[in-house]
Amino acid sequence: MFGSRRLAKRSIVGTRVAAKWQDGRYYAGVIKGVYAEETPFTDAVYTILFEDGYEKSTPSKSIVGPGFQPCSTCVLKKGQKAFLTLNGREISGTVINHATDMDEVLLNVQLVNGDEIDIIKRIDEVRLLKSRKSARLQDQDTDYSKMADLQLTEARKRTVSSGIDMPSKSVQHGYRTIHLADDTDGNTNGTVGSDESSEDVEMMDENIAALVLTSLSCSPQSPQFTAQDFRDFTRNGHLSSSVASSGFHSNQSEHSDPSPPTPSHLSESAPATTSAIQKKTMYQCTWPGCNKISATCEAIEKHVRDTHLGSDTENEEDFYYTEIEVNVDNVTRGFSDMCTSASSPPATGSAPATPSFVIPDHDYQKKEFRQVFASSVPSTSAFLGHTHAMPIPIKVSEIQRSLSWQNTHTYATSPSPPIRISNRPSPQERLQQHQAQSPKLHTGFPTSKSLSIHKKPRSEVRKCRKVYGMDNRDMWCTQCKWKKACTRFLD
DNA sequence: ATTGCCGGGTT
DNA sequence: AACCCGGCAAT
Repeated sequence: MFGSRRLAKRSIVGTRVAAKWQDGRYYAGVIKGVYAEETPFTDAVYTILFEDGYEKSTPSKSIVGPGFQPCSTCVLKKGQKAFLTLNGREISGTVINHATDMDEVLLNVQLVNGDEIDIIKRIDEVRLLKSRKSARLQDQDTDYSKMADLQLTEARKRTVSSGIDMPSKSVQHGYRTIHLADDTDGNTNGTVGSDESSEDVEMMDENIAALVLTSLSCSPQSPQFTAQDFRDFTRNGHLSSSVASSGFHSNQSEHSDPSPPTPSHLSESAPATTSAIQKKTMYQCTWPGCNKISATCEAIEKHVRDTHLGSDTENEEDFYYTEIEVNVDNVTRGFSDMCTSASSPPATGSAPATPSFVIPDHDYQKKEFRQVFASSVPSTSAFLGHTHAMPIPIKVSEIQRSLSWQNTHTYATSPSPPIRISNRPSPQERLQQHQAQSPKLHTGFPTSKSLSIHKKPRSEVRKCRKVYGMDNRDMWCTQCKWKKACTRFLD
């Protein structure tokens, strides 16, 4: 059942799963221990510690999660709590009906704005466990308020109006059924109920429609919705105030009978407001010769990763894009162009309007860039010229320190954001060489490292040791140095 | 044999 | 924590 390599050594204990309770519904919990080993005749039985503290021994076939049953094989009972991705953000819902013959799960979900709607989903679009973020996003969602504050402190022409509802969803007030065929998240791989692996995707990059959708209805809770996005939208004005969302859980009533375990759910309530601002922050690729602009940092990261770096460079794409601010007008007009110009610079003309402020990133996930950058720091902004972009690194926490020797860029001290000329390290080249053979696995969004189940074949894996070689051990990420799981080339 | 990295040390 | 490393599993 645990077909993955190395699982032998990995304890299954602690695995997040959803386990069937006696009411026939699945509830989130973790494997606490092996209650009975698997035999040729019987399934293994595990002790599940449910999130509310209940424990129960459960046969593996009643467990959904990584290494266990896929959610797609489940028959969901009415009242089952489930999670799904809607317009790029995860929301929780309650199963109203599961028509297995038609592969339709009818769920009642609550939108950010509080509206309840019914949605039909395929079973493989539904998860029984709340997704987790990828590690790099993990520490970001904690602090929206802070970031919002920061926005305010930044105090720009952003008049946050008080009460314009989100246009799209406000149309949907009430209680109705919609069939959301596309989810834009491509969440289709079978490991439902596991974690972020299927979630961790950009989805808005390539088309404006998605952008609009998102700006209308997203809130920074989904795994895809990063802090950047939040800023993005705050600034943009589509989404401004309290996005009080429980990254974890504050459980609450469902409209079904509550059963023994009271698992956690999302509770979401975030009246979104709109303001009449025409500024919009976009993200522009700073790779030499490329000026692609995307609406979200996810998107631009994906672009950088896919186009310039390689499919699985986890961190380094951060340094190849920059935040720019544009007029919304311009955005909508010229956006389609920008989105598709992956490599042809838009040149001077269609450039968005004056970029202005920039927000420093708060402690981002730790990265290992000292050596990478030490090896080359050209620092020019020549290729940025056309867009009037004020190039800044989006994520600089670590680098700021390690690159302080580099005087070609200047850091403003707080509260001003660090502004710096982008530099263009060259290890990419080597990276590119090294990964030339690694096909992109963009099929199922294999972003997560948490699921050891679908790892790349070893031949495709890039690790510091492989990339930099034994003699450049000092260029390895710390984890590699310590013989721990590589953090630079997550797979 | 080499590589990735878990698990469990020590500082 | 940060760091180190024996040893297992995959290749």
